[in-house]
Amino acid sequence: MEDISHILAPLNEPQRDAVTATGGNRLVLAGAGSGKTRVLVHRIAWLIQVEHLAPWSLLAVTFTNKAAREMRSRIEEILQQPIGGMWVGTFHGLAHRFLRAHWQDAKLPQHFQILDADDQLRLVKRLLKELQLDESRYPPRQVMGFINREKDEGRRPEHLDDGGDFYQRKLIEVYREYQATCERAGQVDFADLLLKTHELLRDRPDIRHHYQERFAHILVDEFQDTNAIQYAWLRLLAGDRDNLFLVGDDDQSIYGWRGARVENIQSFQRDYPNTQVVRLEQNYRSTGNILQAANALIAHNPTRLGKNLWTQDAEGEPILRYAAFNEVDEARFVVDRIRGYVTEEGYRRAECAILYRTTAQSRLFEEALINAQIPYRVYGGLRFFERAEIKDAMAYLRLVANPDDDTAFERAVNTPMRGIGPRTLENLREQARETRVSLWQAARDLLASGNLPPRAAGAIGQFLDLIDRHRRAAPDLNLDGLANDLIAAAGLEEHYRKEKDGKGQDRVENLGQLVETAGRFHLELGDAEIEGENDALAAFLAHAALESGDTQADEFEDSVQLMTLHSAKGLEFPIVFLVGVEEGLFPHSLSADDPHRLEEERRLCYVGMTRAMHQLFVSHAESRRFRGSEDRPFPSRFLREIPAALVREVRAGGLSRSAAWGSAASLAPGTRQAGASWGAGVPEAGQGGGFHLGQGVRHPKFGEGVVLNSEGRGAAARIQVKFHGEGAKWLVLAYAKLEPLG
DNA sequence: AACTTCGGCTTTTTT
DNA sequence: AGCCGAAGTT
Repeated sequence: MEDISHILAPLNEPQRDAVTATGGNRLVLAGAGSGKTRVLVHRIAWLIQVEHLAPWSLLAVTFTNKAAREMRSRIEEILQQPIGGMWVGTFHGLAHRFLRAHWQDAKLPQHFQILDADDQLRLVKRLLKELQLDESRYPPRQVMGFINREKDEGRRPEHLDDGGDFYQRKLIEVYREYQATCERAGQVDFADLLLKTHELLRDRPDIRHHYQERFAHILVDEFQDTNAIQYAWLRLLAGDRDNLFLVGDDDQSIYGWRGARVENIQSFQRDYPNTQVVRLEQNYRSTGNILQAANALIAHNPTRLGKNLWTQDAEGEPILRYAAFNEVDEARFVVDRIRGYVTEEGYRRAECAILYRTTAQSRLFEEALINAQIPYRVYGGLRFFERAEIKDAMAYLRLVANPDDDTAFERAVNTPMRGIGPRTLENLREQARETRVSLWQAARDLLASGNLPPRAAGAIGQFLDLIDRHRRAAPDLNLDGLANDLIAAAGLEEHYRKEKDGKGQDRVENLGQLVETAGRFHLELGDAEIEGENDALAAFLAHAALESGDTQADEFEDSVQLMTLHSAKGLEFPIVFLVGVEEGLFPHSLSADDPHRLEEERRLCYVGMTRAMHQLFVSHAESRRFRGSEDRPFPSRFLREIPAALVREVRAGGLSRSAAWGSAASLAPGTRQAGASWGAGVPEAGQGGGFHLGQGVRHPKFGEGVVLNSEGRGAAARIQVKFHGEGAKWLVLAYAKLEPLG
């Protein structure tokens, strides 16, 4: 008998029950901080090391790439070996893998591509125009939402009934046209990945049986976030093997807006009556006070399965509540407190997290942190592959992989401007529409027909040639070589270099980074399941769409963590600041009226609170600048739902406004040590020559101004200065001869 | 065809 | 406040 204590010893009774379960389905209702991931990981270790199952017979699925990475590394850690053939990934990632393997069965071109949300929106807009539907009556975002919602529920256009409603009929028409366009171009959107996978499993018993036999166990994380298709997909994969191991928490369901159905938890128990339910209610994360407060809050939700977390931990500190004067004061308060924890109580910066409802809120805190010279890191927000310049470059790569990619064609054809304007493009579109071919093919046809004005013909000829040339060269090049050549030949770098809005330099740097990323990706590809050179490009494009670059693995500096509540799920921090807890913002005004959405907002608040281990702060501003105008929001109803006995009101103690600013401003320029490092994307203090936000400066040419912003590091460090009469300019610190004033 | 200006609208969250 | 599309100007 081998030693299995490493698997069982760290577990409590119910956790052990779940991990060692035999026969039948398991539903693990795991409260926040109750060791959910641990149970999943140990379950897998149990199956492999005790039941001696082969890794390839296991399937583990999560929702976010982050969670998938975490699970993968923890599995490898406990097994002390690579996960081998185990399928561990997100629903979308696994579906993609499946469709790549079965592209013929799914009636997809071998190099089908993935449409991300931005591509999707552009496509919808284009179709609305083609169908002559007014964007004000058919807001593209809502039309897109309609399409996605239907797909998430597993409905194709032909399943839909307009019920005699004109508007509905039009929506269905757009959906149908949208789908046809995607198919013509060999493109698949996020929802399609799941839907097509489901359809294939449903319609092909042979394939279904193959996978049903292969997977001895199917483990699902965050089951409460599954949508209709994902659930149906799991059922097909499981067949009647009763091999499902689902972990979830109805109180942490926060993705209803993208089709997630908490009800799947109940449906599951109905659909599989032989399911054993395990409840994990002991919390190992938070103090008693934090837990009590969170429990009290979530108790206000009428529709829940019911569960009460408890802890052996001490009560701990009360929750601290701060009523800020305005949003700037709120940020200042938070940063002061963080400074206190770090300098006086020995916390690392990375142990402090600022959680907010909307991404837009991050800026205030970033500014305050920059000002205080505290390194920070923002999660989420604009991801690498979503940046305009990266999408531009990717459009060229996509065309090389598949010239029929209309979305990419539209984007690349006149970026940078090469004289193919709206008029010419309209010509192409019409030709494409009439002959039912891609824009690429239409361009070739039109060019061959000689029916183009000479100027347009020349420009188009060059563009087609550019792509063709690289298509031929691609097989002999590494990804980075291809990307590099393409960016240069397309003139993208030059285009951005000349851009004068101050962002140009950044964009050029990002293009450089894209080439690097491509190179690294190519290297890492070695062990993956890629056959020919051609597939490297396809894999890279898929990677860009599916992971959108949230890795940012570089920044390992100890830094304060900033993120939305959604991206905080699954994480924990000793010190948590839950900010902007105001009516209108949290709960968000778009959700406050609908009871279901309100419940989801409350769950989001619950998620946020339960991230905290030692100390939880909640703050709200009495006045907030929002979209230009001034707002006087009420404190959130959620604050009232936390028992007063657990909360202590704080005033901005100790550090007054002037003291907080003084600490940065009182140092004479130049005397600051380089060791006092700045936040991510901010110049080193030594490099900065002692500039900080709000500081007066003099420039030989532009005169006097005030520092507004800064970004980049080292030689790339730049600051934005508002000059009197001149407006704001971005200046490269290394070159600009700036003189500090005051 | 390219560039400028103006006005409306927006963002809740992510694969 | 900032972004995008529409309309107007060169």
